[in-house]
Amino acid sequence: MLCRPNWNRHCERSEAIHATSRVSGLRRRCAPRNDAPCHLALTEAIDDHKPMDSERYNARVAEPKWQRIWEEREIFRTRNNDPREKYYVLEMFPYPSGRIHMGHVRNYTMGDVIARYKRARGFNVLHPMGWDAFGMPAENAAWHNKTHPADWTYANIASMRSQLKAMGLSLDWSREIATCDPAYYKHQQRMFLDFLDAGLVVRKKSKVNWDPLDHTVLANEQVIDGRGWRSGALVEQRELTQWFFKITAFAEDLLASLDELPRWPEKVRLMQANWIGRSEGLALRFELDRAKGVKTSEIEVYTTRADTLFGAKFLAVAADHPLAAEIAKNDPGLAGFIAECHHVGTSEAAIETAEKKGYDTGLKARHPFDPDWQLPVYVANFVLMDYGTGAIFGCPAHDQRDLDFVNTYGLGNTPVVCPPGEDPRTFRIAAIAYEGDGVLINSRFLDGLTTQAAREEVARRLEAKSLGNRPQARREVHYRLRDWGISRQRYWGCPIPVIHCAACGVVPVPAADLPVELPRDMSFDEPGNPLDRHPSWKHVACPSCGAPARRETDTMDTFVDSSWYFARFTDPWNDVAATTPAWIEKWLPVDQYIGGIEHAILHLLYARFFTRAMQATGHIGVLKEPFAGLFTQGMVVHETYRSKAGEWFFPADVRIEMGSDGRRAFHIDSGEEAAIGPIEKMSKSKKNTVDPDDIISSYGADTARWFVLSDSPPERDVIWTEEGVQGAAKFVQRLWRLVGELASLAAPAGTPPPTNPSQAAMEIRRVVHMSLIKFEEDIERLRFNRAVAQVHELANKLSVAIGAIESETIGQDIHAAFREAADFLVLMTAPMMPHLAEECWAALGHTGLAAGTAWPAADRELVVEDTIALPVQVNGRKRADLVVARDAGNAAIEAAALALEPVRRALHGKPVKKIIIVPQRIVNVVA
RNA sequence: GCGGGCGUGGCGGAACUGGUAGACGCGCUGGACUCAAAAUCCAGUUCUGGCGACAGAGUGUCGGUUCGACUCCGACCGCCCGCACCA
Repeated sequence: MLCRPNWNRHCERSEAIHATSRVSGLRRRCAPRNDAPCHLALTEAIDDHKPMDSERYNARVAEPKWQRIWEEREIFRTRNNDPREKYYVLEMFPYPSGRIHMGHVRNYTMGDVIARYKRARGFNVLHPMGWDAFGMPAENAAWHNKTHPADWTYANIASMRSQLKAMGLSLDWSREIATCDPAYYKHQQRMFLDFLDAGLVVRKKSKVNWDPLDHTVLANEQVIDGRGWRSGALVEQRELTQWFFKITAFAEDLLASLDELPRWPEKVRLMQANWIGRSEGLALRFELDRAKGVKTSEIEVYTTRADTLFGAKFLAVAADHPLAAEIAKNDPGLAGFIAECHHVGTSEAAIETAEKKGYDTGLKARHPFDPDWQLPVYVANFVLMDYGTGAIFGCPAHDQRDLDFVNTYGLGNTPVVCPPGEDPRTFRIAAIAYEGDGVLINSRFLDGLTTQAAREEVARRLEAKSLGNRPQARREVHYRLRDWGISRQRYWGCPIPVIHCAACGVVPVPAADLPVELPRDMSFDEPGNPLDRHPSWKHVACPSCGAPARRETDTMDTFVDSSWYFARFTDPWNDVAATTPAWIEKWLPVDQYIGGIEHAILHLLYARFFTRAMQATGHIGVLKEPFAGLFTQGMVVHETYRSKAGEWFFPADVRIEMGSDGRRAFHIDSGEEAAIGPIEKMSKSKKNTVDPDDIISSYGADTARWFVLSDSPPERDVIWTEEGVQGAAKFVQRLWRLVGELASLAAPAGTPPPTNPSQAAMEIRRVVHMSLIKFEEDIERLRFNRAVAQVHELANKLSVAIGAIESETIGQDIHAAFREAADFLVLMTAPMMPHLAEECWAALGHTGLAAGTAWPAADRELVVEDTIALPVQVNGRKRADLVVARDAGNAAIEAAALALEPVRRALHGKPVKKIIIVPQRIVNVVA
């Protein structure tokens, strides 16, 4: 015995103290355990591959041991030429922030369960890991700590890698990639140039959030209340020439193909569909009456409501519309109004409260169906330049924004669509526009038509009518989706491989010169783009004419890096090309992708774009969709603790007490009572974090894995509680004891199931096989919480079976049944608690690894019972159970049901009207 | 505003395509073991009434369909998420 009872006792105490005294890597008050017994146990067990001979499972000894054995035997290494059917399971790779958090634990545990399960079922499983290693935090760290982003990033990768290894994940580490490695990003640069060739990359002007103090572009989320997050300066809108991926070229396909993703959450497909935002409408030109020296002779508007054309009261163009600029040249009032529009923030709050304002240009537009009908032309703050044509016609009766606008400027409204059930003679619009369908009124030749038919009629007539030499209108499909701007004025990103030459323009970096590597010698003590300030890096000769030229100093958005990493995993060793056709063909699409819902739109849409662009440029064969199955897991949340002074406390620094008035929290050091706050996403600011390292070192990885799979459905948030973790830890011990008991009753390893079992042995087999069948269903459908419950239930039933059997004499059939039960139980838990399973597997006398053992075969015939218990209802309320032969006829069931005493009582002597029998399910007596 | 989702014990949650509501876990109560505690094991735990067998009520609220509704339909209340001046 390595662990004696009194040593165990000691350890439990110390473990409990340990668990509550841990802090997220910031400080550790509790001295490391250096008591002799633990160390003795540690060294002995590691040197000895025999199972631990103990009443108590010691995760701290077992976990490193099995991790080492898995690594030595390379059992998780995946070979591309393995002939078995493939299965590719992938979790969204992490940003190397420094330490893993509980969200990672949950995400990677789920993926690992699937990987281990599929491997046991005979698939050739690809389960790789890498690092989304470019990004701003590295640059911020450089700025704050004077460390180089590369050093900071690689140090973080090293520590997070060892953390992930401590979780016992069945990953193929030989395929590890980091996006900041030139060996990775050189292929990305090559693809950028291929996309450029194919017309999928364009350069155009675009508005950005500009921080005038830091001289840098800010992402929207870096603008807080209109100010730069770091400098606090008021952010300006600036136009910069930037690089764009033409994601809009695939808008239609990206939308339509969502229907071919049945294994994606409906919610995500819907979000993407909304984001792409397809609308069908009419691009329609209005003729302008020339005035004020304006040369423009027409305005093109886009509308989805051509049916409301006779309700038009005005036209409006965006402040950035060319026409507005043209008029403003000679109209200082308008110039002032346009400037005012530019000052209004783009934040949600600003839009919400912004009044609808306009400036009357004095221009008049002619109604397409009536040259004498003149509509005033406004410049309006609510018209967006980057949707449609940047110009609209306003129909106030049937558009709320237009109505708000006319109510300010007194233009009035005419209803032209009468809602169903309204009287057209009395129907009026006041403060609320009617935006639904109906029948046309006040609309000349459209009167009486439905809105649908009226749209069609207007389109038909205006397509036939000409203005200038062209039809006055054409049907158009518009998308909300914009091209993807990828230019970032940052150092720590993939350099955009082009050179700007005064004579030749934009010149791609020749393939032979790739990669364009980031310079190492950098200073980060000034704001702005460090690459731009580097003394020599950007000065190069033009590859085309040899004249002095300037290297592009913008780097790519980090979303580019993560848009194709899943493809790189299929052959990360290919030095000459991003992908190898045969292995792309073999491995893609990813069968199961798992990650957070926060990536529902951008990352997943960009990856879908990339597979299409890669296909167009020959990097991918016929594939279009990268992820056949997608699962979005919930967050790990925790309650918050706060002192009276408003100071947050880490859960590890808080002691919970159960009082008569419920749970109360006390700060351990000061004894001060802390208010228990709402359960929220774990965050550093509220200190409601639990460090996976602490959990793994005090309870073990298996406990952490088991806990994050338990209780909550995987797509929902899981609440981290100390009680819950302890429950998981207890179950680890319980399973270890149970397997020990089963081992003492089981026939030797390798004994087949009993051929002619007694009733008792049969019952054990039935329970075990039934559990296995349900467990498989749950895992296949990613219902891990139910799978966990299934294991609990099986453990309970086997405990009962052991208790029931002990007093009797045990036959060989019982021994054989327990052998099967023990083996099945351990193999079922192996995907979730792999270390414990190995230890149990060895304790059961097996010489191989549980991780290398085929999944047990469930016998569906076995679970079919001869007799079944049918619930019997009277008028829909359950009154009794009826035990009948499985194949009993309806007449026999009816008679037996009516003979039941509780049924007779419930009938109160009333005559039976009819009896409904649903075979194998239920009997309902209607009286 | 638009789009989507969800409301079940003290808590997290189960309940397959309409068929025994509350699996499983946490917590709690009682008991066994112990000098004692921890751990472990056993029993109980939706609510109301009853010592009890049992009876009644019960899945946010109200109504409907059905032999039968957590599940389907309608209205309402509450919470959550996404998008947001997209013409």
